[in-house]
Amino acid sequence: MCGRFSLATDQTILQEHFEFLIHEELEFRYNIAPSQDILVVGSNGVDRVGTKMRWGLVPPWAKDTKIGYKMINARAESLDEKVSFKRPFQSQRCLILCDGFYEWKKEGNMKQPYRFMMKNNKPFAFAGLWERWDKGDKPLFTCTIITTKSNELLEEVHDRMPVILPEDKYDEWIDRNQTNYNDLKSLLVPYQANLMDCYPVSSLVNSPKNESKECIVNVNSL
DNA sequence: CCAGACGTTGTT
DNA sequence: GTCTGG
DNA sequence: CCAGACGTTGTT
DNA sequence: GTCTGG
Repeated sequence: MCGRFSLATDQTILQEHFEFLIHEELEFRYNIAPSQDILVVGSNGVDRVGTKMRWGLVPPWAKDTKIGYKMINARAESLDEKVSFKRPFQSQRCLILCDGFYEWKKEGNMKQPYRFMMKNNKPFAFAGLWERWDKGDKPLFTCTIITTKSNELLEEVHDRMPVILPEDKYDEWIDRNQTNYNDLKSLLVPYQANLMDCYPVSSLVNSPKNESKECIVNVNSL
């Protein structure tokens, strides 16, 4: 699954890679946790546009936002069946930008965190969905990360992994005119394991309070 | 029709 | 709001 | 995901 | 154990 990640890449590099417009300042994040604002890229019909949204999807009918804590991931296999995800899947798809994500592996009594990233160290995109909630003082935009079964690399740690989209699928995924949902679902597959890598990191990352660069350091190389 | 749920993961 | 279950 | 809280009343 | 908060 995916419950923690990083985005500590220069904004200029992100904009070169993802080619999106944005009207906000981005900051380096080493330990992003659910309920926090994350960088989402969608389409306005012409351009790709980046905005920040709260991680943890809150459906429009929810009385309060607590439900968002449980909606940080959405299973790819059942997107079009689940009431809360069906509409977002049909019309509110987005990219969620990232440059590494954390998974915890049980090793005896210990839980060892690992960071997964691309071998080429480039930023990448999770397949995501967003939603708008209007029962508060002002509109609240929230989002979720889609998961699928793990590839050979992730399998060592978990049986689920976030869906990572290849560059050449970005536009199809966020295209509001794409209504071939079978085609869209065919994008939601495990990412090629041989393009990815991982390494153990400090248990500093366990606490969302720790937001230092140490979170992304390979403890084997210390 | 109305009532009640609406979610994922991991662990037992 | 919308879907499933009864 | 992990960490940390988990409660009410009445009095100061 | 289960929920909320980050």
